[in-house]
Amino acid sequence: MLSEASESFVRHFGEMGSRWGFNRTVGQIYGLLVVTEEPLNADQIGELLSISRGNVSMGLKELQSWRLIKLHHIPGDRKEYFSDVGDFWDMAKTVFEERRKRELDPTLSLLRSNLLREPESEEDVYAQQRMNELHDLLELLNEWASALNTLNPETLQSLMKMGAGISKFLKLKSTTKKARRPKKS
Amino acid sequence: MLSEASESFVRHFGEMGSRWGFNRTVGQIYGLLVVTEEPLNADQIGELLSISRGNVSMGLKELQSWRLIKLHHIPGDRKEYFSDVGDFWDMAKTVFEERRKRELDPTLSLLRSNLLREPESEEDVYAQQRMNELHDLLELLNEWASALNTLNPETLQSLMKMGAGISKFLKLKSTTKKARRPKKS
DNA sequence: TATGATTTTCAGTAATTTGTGAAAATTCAA
DNA sequence: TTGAATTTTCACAAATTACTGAAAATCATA
Repeated sequence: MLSEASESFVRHFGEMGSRWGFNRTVGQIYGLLVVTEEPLNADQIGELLSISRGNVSMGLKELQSWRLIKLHHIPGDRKEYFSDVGDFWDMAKTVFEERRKRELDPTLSLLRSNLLREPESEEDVYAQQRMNELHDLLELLNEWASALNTLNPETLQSLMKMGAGISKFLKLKSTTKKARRPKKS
Repeated sequence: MLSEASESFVRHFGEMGSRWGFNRTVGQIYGLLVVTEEPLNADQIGELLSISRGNVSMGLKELQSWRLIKLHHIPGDRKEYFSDVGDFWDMAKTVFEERRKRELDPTLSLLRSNLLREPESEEDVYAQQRMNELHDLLELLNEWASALNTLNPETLQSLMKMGAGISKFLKLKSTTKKARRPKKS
């Protein structure tokens, strides 16, 4: 039985699930594991969330594919127990990286192959220009995203704590660059 | 009539649409406007994509709510013509900001209200700890995201071009900080 | 390797989301 | 104003996605 607060948290995760890239059940299961200290088995999860055994199994599989949950074994018990990975930083990085793969990579590869074609008409030339622009942007975003993922939580956190300050720093940096080689382009 | 390359680009945007937070039609309309130089009216869009007039109207409304397209008027023509905003940097920032709002804000506000409750049990104490942790992380991400959005494309681009280099810079920065006030925490 | 416990799969169904098209609302020129 | 051109709305239909539950597969141990 869940407390009122946990209950609303779990329900919310279910509703947000689709916005984060998975379905209601998956969101609820994850939310449940987040607020529950002890690992739970599939029956307990199904019971607490009132969902079918099969659905729990699929949800757990999905969460494992996102690497958001861990599997435990309890001595003398054949059931499998699950808990969340614990560190929200890891969780956020994982979700971020997974979404980068799903949302950027396919488009990048489509653009690459489209850019190899010979333009067939005037309009095609324009279309290719745009695809080229988009390709460059996505490639940049991709690099940036991977760079973020190599940072450890503390570094990332300290960077984030700089907050709006980063803007100032960057303006400085780019000004410096320009000053050093003003005729470059 | 669309060229082969544009056609596949538009179809791809339709398929990716749902991953980016909107539906197939909306993705296709946006893709079409991206590769088409001249603004198009609703009839032309429906024609080119073989979708109903009503659906075009809804899609355009949605794209306007994301601020991804512009409205034009052609003298002597009562129809409304649409084009994409042109700059992919603007587009990416807009999508990013819109998604931040939809994906982070609701959770933050739920967490805030849940953290005001009095824990009712031992388990509740644990649940609140976790919600608190998550709250702090999301708040940080939120700040970071807003900071990004204040940057202009050039600055952001130069930051991105630093690529993996940023990691090194940050490690340096945090080391410096620690060295300066080692007993702080 | 046989058995019971447990998990996974998947066909069928339910729920949700998306798309259609005709009717209603709006807009603008005369 | 009127009415034709245009856009928007929305009830219904189609398509997609999620869920159930029973059967099949897997697993552990005796």
